[in-house]
Amino acid sequence: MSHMLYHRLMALDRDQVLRSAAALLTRKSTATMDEVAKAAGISRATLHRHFAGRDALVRALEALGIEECEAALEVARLDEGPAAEAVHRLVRAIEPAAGLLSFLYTENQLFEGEQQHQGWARIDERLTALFRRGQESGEFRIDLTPAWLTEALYGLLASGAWAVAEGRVAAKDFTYMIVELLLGGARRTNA
Amino acid sequence: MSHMLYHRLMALDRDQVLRSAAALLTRKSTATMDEVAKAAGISRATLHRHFAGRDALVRALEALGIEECEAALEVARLDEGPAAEAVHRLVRAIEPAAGLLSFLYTENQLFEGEQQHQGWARIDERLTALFRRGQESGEFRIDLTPAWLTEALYGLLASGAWAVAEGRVAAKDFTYMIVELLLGGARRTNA
DNA sequence: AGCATGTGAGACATTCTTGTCTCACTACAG
DNA sequence: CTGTAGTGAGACAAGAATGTCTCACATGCT
Repeated sequence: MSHMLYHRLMALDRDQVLRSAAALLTRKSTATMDEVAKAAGISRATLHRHFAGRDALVRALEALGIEECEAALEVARLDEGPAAEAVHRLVRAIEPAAGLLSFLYTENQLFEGEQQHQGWARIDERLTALFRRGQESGEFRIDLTPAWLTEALYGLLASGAWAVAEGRVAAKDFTYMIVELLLGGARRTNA
Repeated sequence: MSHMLYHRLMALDRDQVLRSAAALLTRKSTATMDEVAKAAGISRATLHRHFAGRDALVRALEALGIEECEAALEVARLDEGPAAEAVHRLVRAIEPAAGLLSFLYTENQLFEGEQQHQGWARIDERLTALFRRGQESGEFRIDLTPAWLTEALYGLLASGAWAVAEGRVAAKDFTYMIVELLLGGARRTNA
């Protein structure tokens, strides 16, 4: 196996392992390296060849989550059109990654002392900018701060993913439920 | 020390230990028994005399959370007046327990195989009943299911508690932010 | 004083997870 | 065929957390 080919295949393997690890840890956040390996269909030794340890695995998952978030931000074109529609596009684009996001959202609470990944700060900034844009254009109310709306979006994505996984809401309603609640709220508008 | 007095003091101690454990685990969900004991100002041995093990401690915290939730449900008088105001009273009453709720909300994901505490089912039922009542009275929209509204409330309580702990929103705005977002949403009403 | 109770400190074995290493096996390229 | 690379299985030690136990000390009652 040539040098080039080796690296290409390893990268593929690594990504697939990462995906299955994400899927498993989304359901059981305390899964051991052995369980992660078995879920990926490889041995613990091979898992360790891909990721130096559990820490490295979580870091890689974090990088994957940031990557998918930023990809979703690109797809959603947050700067174009009404902010409400941009939020809708965003949630739709981010839905596949919601489970992983949910895992990372709770996992981040463990990185207490250490600084959190710079990528999250950039994503936060782009989200708050979106909500701020909505406020300045008159679409969104100004008494709910952009920072809170961002945090609430994370929370709703997490509970949405959890509710879908538990079967309490249909997967096809995920985006609708979140966007409608975040933007419109539960109160019936008499319009 | 008499028999009666013994039990009374133990109960007091136990409750205080439980409170401090809740406060600690809310911030660091992976704290060890040793850390929990130190945070409570007692030794690990004494902690073990109160709670047979970490499992028993978490169970006791779960019972405490259920207890405080049901107390909040009573205080909020969910059956009286407009459903929207009942939601407001509920969030205000449940605010002190939001941190503990947040901890239990994520911890529950670990009780995968086992059945969850029956108390949560009762609380869920009362919350969905509240949202259903709001729908039937015409206050709430009918396209967001009561089950989802209940789940979303949990999620918003969790992110609210987290955002306050991180200093991203002011503690005094906790109830307002959650209630306004849950009921009114981010979109500005042109009324 | 004498006694009982609760506590803190620490030792100890146990269990679980992790990280490292070795060895045999398979697939594939030359 | 032969060597090389990757893998799986398993052994192994190290570390952390838990659960249990003992012992000395303090407190308060009789």
